[in-house]
Amino acid sequence: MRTSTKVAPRRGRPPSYDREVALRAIRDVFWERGFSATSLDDIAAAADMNRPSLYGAFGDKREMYLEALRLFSAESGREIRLALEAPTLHAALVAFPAGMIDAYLSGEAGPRGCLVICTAITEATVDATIRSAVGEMLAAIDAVVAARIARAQAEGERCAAGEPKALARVATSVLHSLAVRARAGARRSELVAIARATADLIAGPAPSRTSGRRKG
Amino acid sequence: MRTSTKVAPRRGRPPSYDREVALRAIRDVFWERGFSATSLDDIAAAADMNRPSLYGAFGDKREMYLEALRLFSAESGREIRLALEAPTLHAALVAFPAGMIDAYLSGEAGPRGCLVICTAITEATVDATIRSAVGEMLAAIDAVVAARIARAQAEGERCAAGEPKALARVATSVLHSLAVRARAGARRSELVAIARATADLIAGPAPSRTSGRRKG
DNA sequence: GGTGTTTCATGCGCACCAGTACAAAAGTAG
DNA sequence: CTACTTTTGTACTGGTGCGCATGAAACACC
Repeated sequence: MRTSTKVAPRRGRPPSYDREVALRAIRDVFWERGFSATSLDDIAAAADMNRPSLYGAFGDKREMYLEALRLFSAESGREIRLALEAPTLHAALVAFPAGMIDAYLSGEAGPRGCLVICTAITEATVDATIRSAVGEMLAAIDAVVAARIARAQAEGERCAAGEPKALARVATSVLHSLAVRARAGARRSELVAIARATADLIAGPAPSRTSGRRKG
Repeated sequence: MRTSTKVAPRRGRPPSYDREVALRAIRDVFWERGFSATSLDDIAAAADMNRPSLYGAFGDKREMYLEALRLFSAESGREIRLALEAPTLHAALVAFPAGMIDAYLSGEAGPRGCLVICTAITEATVDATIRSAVGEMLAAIDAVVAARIARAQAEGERCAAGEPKALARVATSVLHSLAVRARAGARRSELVAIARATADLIAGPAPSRTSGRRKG
């Protein structure tokens, strides 16, 4: 509090791991295999830590998973909010899935989809904490998209009629499906096309395209 | 072939289980807990069979799961095709999610979502057979919905502009999300509202509603 | 250099898990 | 009633899981 908490010369042996780096590695293993199919040996190997260090740093397997979920959610949320700042509603509705599609298709051993939708949802029936965490994460995205749509409507941008909340949930629903489809092996072009079709439905057809037929 | 295969008086001790009933029970356990978190003891208890009988009837755990997937997919497909026969496109687009929402919210210990989307997708990164099975099941639904939309467009029903395939994928994408949201704890009213908003976007606003404003 | 503190590495213990062997049970065929 | 066939129930085995105990190692403080 009073003195500088700057370098904080810890007392004992310094940890050989970087907690943040390790957490990312842990997130990646869970992302790849899901919660139940991931063993502590898998985690230890991925994080390059031994089990006692893992327990000291993160707690048990379930706590590791919850923290990985929070990391994923925080980073995804940042990216989505950024993409939604696109100038037009249509651009925003294309950009925010586009950013996530990159993540959904990433992975050394093939596309992984979304950590929340493709792995946490499986545990949601059994684990109430995970279930409510998933619910809150989905609701958070719903909210920011709804806000963007409400702004577009308020500013007179081209936008389908209807409550922003309902329209936003259609947009985020499609995002959820992109995660599922990516993990099931869909090609990028298909994912992009679906996102685009959704943007067309909500914000009107794309402004600067040769196929830009105004609907009659 | 030649003689009646009717009663087929089997030779040894008759099985004490009904294979179809057991398969449904097995499907339900997998549906509840997912593949990896379900043990053979869980399955044996649910099916009221002992392990040797399970292996004799279904093979190993993975084959049981694949057969449960096929059962789920076949029954869901039947229900979806039936719902799509509704007279108007809008009614069809509301009815086909409505039928699935009932299934997604079913379950003794809370809503379970969709067996394919909420449990099989988790294994898709590791198991190529499951991954391709999921892909085919999603594609099958995409196809029937696309056919329904194409028919509507051909018959001059009110429908958004765009390729039927693309519009259908938006509709099925929302269905996927309904499964996810249900398992995450969303209320029925929310799911229904999302399905309705999607139908409004694709097939125009509901025919008999006061809020029927066309977009400008 | 000695002392205290924190982390590391190995390995243990108990439980669970998937799949199977084996003998008893419950039928049919003669 | 006897021989044969198929299923059932129990128990076993090899393997794996998670979480932790224990001693060695690496640092700060004096």
